[in-house]
Amino acid sequence: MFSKACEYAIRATIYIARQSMEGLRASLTDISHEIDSPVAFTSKILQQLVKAEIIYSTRGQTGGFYMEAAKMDHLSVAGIVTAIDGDAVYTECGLGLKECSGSIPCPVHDKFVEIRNSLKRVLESTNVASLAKGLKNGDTCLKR
Amino acid sequence: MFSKACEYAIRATIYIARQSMEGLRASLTDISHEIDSPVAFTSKILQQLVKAEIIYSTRGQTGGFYMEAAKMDHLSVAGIVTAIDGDAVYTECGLGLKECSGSIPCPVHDKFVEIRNSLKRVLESTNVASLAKGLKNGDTCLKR
DNA sequence: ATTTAATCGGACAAAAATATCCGAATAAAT
DNA sequence: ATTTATTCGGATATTTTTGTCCGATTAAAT
Ligand code: SF4
Ligand code: SF4
Repeated sequence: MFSKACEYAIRATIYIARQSMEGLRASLTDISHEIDSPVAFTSKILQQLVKAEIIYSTRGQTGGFYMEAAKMDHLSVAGIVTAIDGDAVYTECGLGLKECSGSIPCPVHDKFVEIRNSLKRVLESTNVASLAKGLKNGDTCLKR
Repeated sequence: MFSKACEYAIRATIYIARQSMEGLRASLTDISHEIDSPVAFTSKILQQLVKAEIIYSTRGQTGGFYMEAAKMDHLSVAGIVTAIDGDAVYTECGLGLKECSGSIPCPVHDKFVEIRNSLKRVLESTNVASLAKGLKNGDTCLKR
């Protein structure tokens, strides 16, 4: 469904959001440990998220990653996915054909339009703040 | 969503089904040309489909790939996907966590169960025969 | 029997995704 | 000023996926 990079990005963002809710910054090692991901690779992904302005960072001692409260409320999972994997999940097709304008679709077109739409709807209607809250309450978990 | 291998497998199977409907065998070069896929790679995938007994093959001159009429009616797209990509699409999770038994799920669990179920339902309810008929009528297309 | 046209199977190659290493830059604490 | 703890950025390595090559095998046609 998603690339590994994107999965890490989603999990990391949720964790950072939780920490930011309590006014804390999350360090790279912290995040990697908490979401059980390779440290150096996670670093690259966090940099992408910073560039996309989904999260923010400060360097130096006591530095780390954090998120604005407003972002948590407005950012959907779809936003993270788009930043890392692009919009292929929503536009890509069941049979991987290019340039199918719909006039002569591939045989599974109608079926997949249905699936893609429900996927998009779900991802867009789920914001990071609500996921972070579930995590904070211990209802949900980011590793194992 | 699916691997390239799986996409080729689905397209190839649909084309082979169409040919078999008219009592014709499809050769490797024929198939590759028709579904616009790399010949040698397609060969490997067809071998996998033969091993999985989704299609059948005969060697030698006038040989090629074909499909039993009964298979077309009973085989779903899901069957092809399972043969090539395994059941990861149905069991795999939004955040790529392993062994999440549901007692303490990841934050997106509920959302993804919904998506996976609709995906599975669609793939299982679509049989190869119906897709091949659309192709035969010119309503659908396997390349470009 | 020989030629011809097809699949099969193993080794190899290229590309993409995933992951690692390390020095530079930054900023707080000492 | 120096040390310490952090992110940043570039180069490199590993693994997986995708793709190629070619000889062996098979079976029909000549
Ligand atoms: S016809 Fe539809 S499902 Fe098929 S490749 Fe095109 S857009 Fe995708
Ligand atoms: S909790 Fe659910 S969605 Fe999350 S990793 Fe586990 S099975 Fe997948």
